[in-house]
Amino acid sequence: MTSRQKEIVTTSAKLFKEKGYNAVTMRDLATSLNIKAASIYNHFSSKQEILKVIILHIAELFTVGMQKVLNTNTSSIAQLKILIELHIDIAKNHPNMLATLNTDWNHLETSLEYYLKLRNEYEQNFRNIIKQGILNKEIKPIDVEVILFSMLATLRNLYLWIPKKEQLNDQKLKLDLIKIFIDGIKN
Amino acid sequence: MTSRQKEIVTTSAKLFKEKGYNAVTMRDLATSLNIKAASIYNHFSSKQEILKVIILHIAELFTVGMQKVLNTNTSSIAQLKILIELHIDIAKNHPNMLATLNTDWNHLETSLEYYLKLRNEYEQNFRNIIKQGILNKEIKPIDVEVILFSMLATLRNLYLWIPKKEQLNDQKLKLDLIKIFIDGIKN
DNA sequence: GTCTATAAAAAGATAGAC
DNA sequence: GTCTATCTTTTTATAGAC
Repeated sequence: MTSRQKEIVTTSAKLFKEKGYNAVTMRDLATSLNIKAASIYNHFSSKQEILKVIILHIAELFTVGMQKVLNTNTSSIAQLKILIELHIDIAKNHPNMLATLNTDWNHLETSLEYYLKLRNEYEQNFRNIIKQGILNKEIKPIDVEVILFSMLATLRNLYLWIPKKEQLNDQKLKLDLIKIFIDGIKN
Repeated sequence: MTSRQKEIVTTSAKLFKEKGYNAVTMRDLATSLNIKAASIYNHFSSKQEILKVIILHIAELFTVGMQKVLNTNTSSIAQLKILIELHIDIAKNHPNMLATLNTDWNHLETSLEYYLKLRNEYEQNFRNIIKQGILNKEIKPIDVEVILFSMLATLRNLYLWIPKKEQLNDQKLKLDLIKIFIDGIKN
């Protein structure tokens, strides 16, 4: 990717987050870049191509992060803690691209299947870590699917809160999420 | 609302959930209703008007539910349990309209401010229940905002999982969510 | 209440000059 | 690499017949 392409991707992600993929026109995009719509086609063949770059980049960050976790060979609880950290890092470093993935993945055309494959594999790995934790008796025997979705729903939506809470320190956020999910909120 | 209007709203919510508000055209909508696009305008003045009806209806269900909770005058933990139940009920009974609220609220034009007012009030009430619980020592002194967003992120996204898990009994789901958030997952 | 026909605007994308 | 000009298609919405 050229630096101009990166610039277009960054600006697109920002606009896609604000208004959604379909509500952002090539003219909107061009205006933000201080060029004309036609000029964008010198860098990307279509609007869809820009969406694809954004979503697959983030999806692959999650895939790579999960592989690292699986290579650690530590306890299930320790692996879940690393995954919490992974989601915080991505939400902090790529909030606009992550938002685009979260809200506009269903507008992917040619790469939809590949994206769904990565997402399903990620979820399956996350699920297996929880299952293993229950087998080990590290984790209470609660329904695996309910644990999985409550954790993923929270982690996947972190980008909505992180920018609003500037004072929220990453390390503290991580520790608080661990407290909530691992230890519960009851005193 | 006439029965035809209800029919249009129901069908719209289904399509909006599948493809998103902006990706659904009046022709798509008409085709699903077995009529022509122009005929819809005999029942609603615009596509935007349909979105407004869907979103405000669900937002008001949450507002009414919260008012009932606030009138109970029980412990904070008990109030949180009723709120978990409220979200499950709405997700179960109105999955398509809830999905539309969740993903397309930002496409509201004239009623955006009113919607945001209801949402902010709901969040503020939810926050106050958690704060009170911490003051009472019912709840651990974790950051209020982190508890709030982890619970809301999970509850607001229930509609994504509930239809996939037909075997998932409502009462069991409620109990599992209570276990996770109130007691934690650690054994 | 639904239809056909059509207006009016907006959007993705291309051609070719500079 | 960006521009102007323009094509083509799509979309929301209206007018008026039935």
